[in-house]
Amino acid sequence: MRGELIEEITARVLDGRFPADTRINEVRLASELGVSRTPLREALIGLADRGLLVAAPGRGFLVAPFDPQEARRLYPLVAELEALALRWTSPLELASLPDALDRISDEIADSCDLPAADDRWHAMLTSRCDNPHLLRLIEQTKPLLKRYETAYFGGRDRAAESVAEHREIAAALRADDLPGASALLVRNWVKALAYLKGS
Amino acid sequence: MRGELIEEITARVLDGRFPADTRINEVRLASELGVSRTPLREALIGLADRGLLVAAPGRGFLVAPFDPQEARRLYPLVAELEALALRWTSPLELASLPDALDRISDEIADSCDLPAADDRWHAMLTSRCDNPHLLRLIEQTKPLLKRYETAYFGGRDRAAESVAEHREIAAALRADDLPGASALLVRNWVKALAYLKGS
DNA sequence: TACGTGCGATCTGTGTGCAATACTCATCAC
DNA sequence: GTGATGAGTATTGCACACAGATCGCACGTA
Repeated sequence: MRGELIEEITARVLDGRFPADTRINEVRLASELGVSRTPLREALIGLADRGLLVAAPGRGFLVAPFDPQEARRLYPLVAELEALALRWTSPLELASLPDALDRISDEIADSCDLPAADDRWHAMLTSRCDNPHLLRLIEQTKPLLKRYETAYFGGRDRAAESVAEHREIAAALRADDLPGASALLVRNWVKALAYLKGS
Repeated sequence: MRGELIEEITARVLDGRFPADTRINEVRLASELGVSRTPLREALIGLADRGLLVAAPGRGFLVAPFDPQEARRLYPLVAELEALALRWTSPLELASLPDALDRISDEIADSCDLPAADDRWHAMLTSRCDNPHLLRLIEQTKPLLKRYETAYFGGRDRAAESVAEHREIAAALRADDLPGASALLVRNWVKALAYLKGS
């Protein structure tokens, strides 16, 4: 049940139903979700560990503050972690990756939900890495970043640009140019950040 | 109180009082620590999030299995994370770092508790990085690694070797050779891993 | 003898209650 | 009018209680 609660609360934080700095009222939220305070608190603690909430001793849990400068820390971090995951993917797995990636890029063109499709592409990119701890760190960090993405992802159409960058990365991988792919990957994230900052 | 419980349980896992694959009996441990099950469970959940325990639905918490291959994943991971922290330390802060590092190296010579002194050196190395999320990931990952360190850190005297490597890293930083320092840092961790594997 | 089955004990997962602390708001002094 | 103070309320943090699930063991059967 913890897992479902974490998912639900994460969703509310990400889509803005729980704005930054909101104090979480445990009894109200518990009754709203139809559970008791005990499992709810356990979920809140998990979210605080991941940084999406902050625990204020004696005052409960707040939604983590919203700080544009934090995004400038998170985007490069996720970029480097993904690049690392790529470096730690075995050559055999790496060989099959570009095709799988481009297949997702093709789907993105048709998709309506761009951010979700983008997520799928990046998930595929790291999926072959055999370092589970690194993958855990990535999974823990991405939700923090996603909050800024959904907050700022407004008018501009970055989708086409992003797909093109993704294809470049896949091409670099196909050419066995891992450093090049890593560099392009970091650029992909940093350019996404640039769109945020402009907003 | 969660924090103290997490510390206490972490200590027990690290020094072997809770061996790998041990099932945690919540009622027994709670009475042993003089607390209720509620805060204890909260601490256990936190430890499971960090990977030191694993949560088995319906069966409670187990101490994470002990797998030498896991060490081969963790050491390079921490190495790369620390190198990243170094890259993301401002030049100004970086300038003052070598002296502070060598001061700790001097202390290590006198110290009896080598592993703790080694920890202090690495903590100093990353302390100036201004990316709190990266630092959080490092802090979360190191305890996992430390379990293997304490388990295998036996006869061989790696201390002198490690201090020498630390001084090399400080020297590289003094020469403004950040890539070199990063490479040495990764080697420092990998050599530590080599000692483990031999045991 | 080996294997499947059923029962009892144990433990986890969740719900509820209570004390301590933090917050709100009205009152009072300056 | 503004800031401090105190009582009342709300909320958290912890302890306890109960239901469901799991595990171990004995028994029965092939």
